[in-house]
Amino acid sequence: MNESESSGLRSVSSSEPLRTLLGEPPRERADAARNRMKVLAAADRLFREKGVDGVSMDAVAAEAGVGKGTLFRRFGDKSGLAAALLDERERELQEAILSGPPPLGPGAPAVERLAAFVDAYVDYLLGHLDLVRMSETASPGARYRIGAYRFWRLHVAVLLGEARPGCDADPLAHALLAPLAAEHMTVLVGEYGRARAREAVRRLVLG
Amino acid sequence: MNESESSGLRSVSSSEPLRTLLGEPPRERADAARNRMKVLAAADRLFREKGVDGVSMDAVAAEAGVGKGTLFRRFGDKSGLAAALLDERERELQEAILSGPPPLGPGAPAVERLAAFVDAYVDYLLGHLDLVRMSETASPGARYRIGAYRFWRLHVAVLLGEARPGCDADPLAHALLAPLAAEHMTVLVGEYGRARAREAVRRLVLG
DNA sequence: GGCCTAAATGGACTATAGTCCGTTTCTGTG
DNA sequence: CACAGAAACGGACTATAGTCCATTTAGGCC
Repeated sequence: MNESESSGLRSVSSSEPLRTLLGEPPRERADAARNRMKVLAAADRLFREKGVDGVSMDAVAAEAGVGKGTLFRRFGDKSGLAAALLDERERELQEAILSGPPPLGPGAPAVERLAAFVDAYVDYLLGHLDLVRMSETASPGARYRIGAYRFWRLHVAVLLGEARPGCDADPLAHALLAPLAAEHMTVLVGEYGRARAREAVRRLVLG
Repeated sequence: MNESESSGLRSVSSSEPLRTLLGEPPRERADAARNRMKVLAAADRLFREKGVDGVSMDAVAAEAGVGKGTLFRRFGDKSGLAAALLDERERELQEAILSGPPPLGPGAPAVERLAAFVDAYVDYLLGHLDLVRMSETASPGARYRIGAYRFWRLHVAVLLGEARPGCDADPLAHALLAPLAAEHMTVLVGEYGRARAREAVRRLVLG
């Protein structure tokens, strides 16, 4: 929602570094990178210490020794900060899906891959429930703007197209992911425990 | 989240009106009722005029000519205000389900009633999308605390128990309602239009 | 009508997300 | 190295949800 994108081509000018002529985004400045790491470390520390809720953005900025403006410029909003903290774990799951062993990775029948995805995603989710909830609900509609969501959605849509030929896979994938929202799973797990919650979404997704 | 409930029995005392001996909640005071109506009218007016987002609670209080404290005491929070405004429309749907003609009302096979419910609910939802979204997302977890949600959930759970004997109906009902969340439907409708969105959730719910 | 208690009131107060903009710091270039 | 412009900085500022409590008011009872 922020982070000057500037992806359009620019006109050639002698005062531009070569990098920009190749369409690459401008390299992050050294102080910016330093501050990004300071913030991530501080946020991680505070969240562990006081729980994800109960830590304000001011507190993160203070702990990181950074101004509020910097914090928001870098991460956009609270969801953005959470998403950044989840980035690495998220990427592990994404890589397992793209190139790991079946049934999560390629090679198994679509229905089995779907089941494996739900299981793996629920594991990921339950492992970071508070953080994911923050990344999804800090601002309205945040869930659907996060890059990761697009990934899960595409993956599910592709598998659905394969598993149920002729279905309207894109909106259906959207709908299938709805019960996997952190806020929903939080309630489900709180009310019925992990096993029944997991089984319910599994059943639903697999039809 | 508020609204002094006091549902426990009290000891008999001569200074208590008869009503309370029967377990009824204390009657709403006249000034309170007047203010409640003033607030609802003001909120309705403002929401129509400026859209549901874009009206602050301060604005509602001011328009109603009422203090902020009064507003919050009466409705708890922003979701509560939205829920109160939806109350009547909601009740119509609930009555149609409980005692209207089939297939929405009793008398049709469970699967057909389920389909009719999804259709009717989507109609209701699309008719008040912004308000419902506000009632569900103004505070985290608000959706699952609203009385109406419990109604839909129970209804779906009962029908599921009938339609798929042996399934774990309660958590499954929860999961089935997830794609009907206002925020989710807002995205779905925005991206694919009403027809495809409706069909996607229909498919999902009906397995 | 007057009294008494519980309920209701309202607006000042707090907490927090997010914005704005004048100032500071990088970094590529000559 | 010094310069210039771009990028980043940080903290004061705004907007808004929600709380608190001293004061006011309703309405049952005599």
